[in-house]
Amino acid sequence: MREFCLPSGLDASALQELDRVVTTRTRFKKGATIYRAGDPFSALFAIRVGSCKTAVLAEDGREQVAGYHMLGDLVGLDGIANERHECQAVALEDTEVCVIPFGQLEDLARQVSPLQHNLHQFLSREIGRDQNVMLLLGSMRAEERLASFLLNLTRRLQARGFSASEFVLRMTREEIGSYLGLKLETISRTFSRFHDDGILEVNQRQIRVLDPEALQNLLSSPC
Amino acid sequence: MREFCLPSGLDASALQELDRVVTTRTRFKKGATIYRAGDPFSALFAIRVGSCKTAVLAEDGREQVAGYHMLGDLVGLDGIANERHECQAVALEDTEVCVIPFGQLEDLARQVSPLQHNLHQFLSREIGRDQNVMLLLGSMRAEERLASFLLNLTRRLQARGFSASEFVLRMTREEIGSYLGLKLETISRTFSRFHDDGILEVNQRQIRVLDPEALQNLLSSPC
DNA sequence: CGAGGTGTTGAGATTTGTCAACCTACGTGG
DNA sequence: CCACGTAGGTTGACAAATCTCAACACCTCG
Repeated sequence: MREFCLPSGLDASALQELDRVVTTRTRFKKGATIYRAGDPFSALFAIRVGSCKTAVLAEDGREQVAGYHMLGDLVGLDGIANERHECQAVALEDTEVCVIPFGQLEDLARQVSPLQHNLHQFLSREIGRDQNVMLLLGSMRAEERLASFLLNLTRRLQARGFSASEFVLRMTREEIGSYLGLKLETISRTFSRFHDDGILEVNQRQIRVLDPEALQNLLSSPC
Repeated sequence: MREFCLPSGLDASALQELDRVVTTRTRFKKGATIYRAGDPFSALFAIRVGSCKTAVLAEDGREQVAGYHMLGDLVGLDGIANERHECQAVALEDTEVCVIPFGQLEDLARQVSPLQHNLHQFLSREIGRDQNVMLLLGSMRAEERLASFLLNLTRRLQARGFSASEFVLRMTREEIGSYLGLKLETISRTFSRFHDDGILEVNQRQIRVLDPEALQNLLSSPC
């Protein structure tokens, strides 16, 4: 777990100092809110167990899922800018997070150069991820979006030592739809089509990827 | 200009040190590439004059405009994560940037706490901006997207001391369409509709906002 | 065991995309 | 300095994708 997280590449004494900063862990039940939009920002949260979604709210109240975060991910990064959270984070299952007080993290990052760089990489990686979601939302059709989502998921699960071919979705069709800019019916239909095409085995949220290459082909072909 | 940029809130000696790091300025002609996807990352670019777009490329070559940056904006932030640029940046008009070598910036940020915090805020603000684009792409219809884009533009121009009601678009209809996840014809039609509704005066890229409230209403009403 | 949340599927409506024709403005070169 | 070529912009008609509404099935949790 550590190699994914902020401590990666730190020496023993730096690790010890980081442990002094990260003293609290918090548990959230499935469905519990980790933070709300507008909450004062004071800390980042590193996911130790479980997963969560982040969502931005439109002026008219519509919710747009903006991220799906799992083990080792850092959430709350968008709160730094204005000292308050711009989106909300909700646990998708029973979840445990490390609370990382941001002021103290900045202090420590000034002393520990690798930690500083890790933090910058996390922030930058989040920007890159968001840009890929923009690409998805701005230029892909429904099948491509879902294929891209599933492939991204399998890669991240694999990187964490889980099976890439069999997993349980933690989001409802509606949440996946929101994330992908589609309606839940479209998600459901697209799952069914992938099933009919022999690409997936779909049983509710239990997914088995039978033909990952077919998913990949949906993305790389010009249409 | 300085108050928008990294130096905001720095004392005289820190400013001097920053000036020692930021020694090069580069000019780009309209249409010139500032960096390409895949280029090794070594520096951030702060826009001093002009504007640029950033764009991510899909596996099949499609281009998705992911950002529209102007005076005071920092571009290249997505390159930190993997030491190479994940997107490309192209000047939309004759543009001048400060080149900020990132390694040196990190060094200085460890010594100058306000600079460190400014950098974090820039990174975080970019994340927030991207999330708002996701909201736009994922849940708004064409009119709402263009209204949101125009309002965002007017706010940013105003913050920089330019007129909020009259400005020149630096992007083609096609680029705006890519940014908003729509085709150029849809952008053109939506401009025409806003024109017919008395919300805008549109002459090619010359825009005059006649009724900003109407634009705002397009966003805040539930449908 | 029942209820409510979640998921599937169908039919028809709506939005946006596609293709095509045409117009306009701008810059380049004569 | 003007003319022309070309990139960019507008508009129309039609096609395609996705959404909407509705009915129903399923599954999980108390």
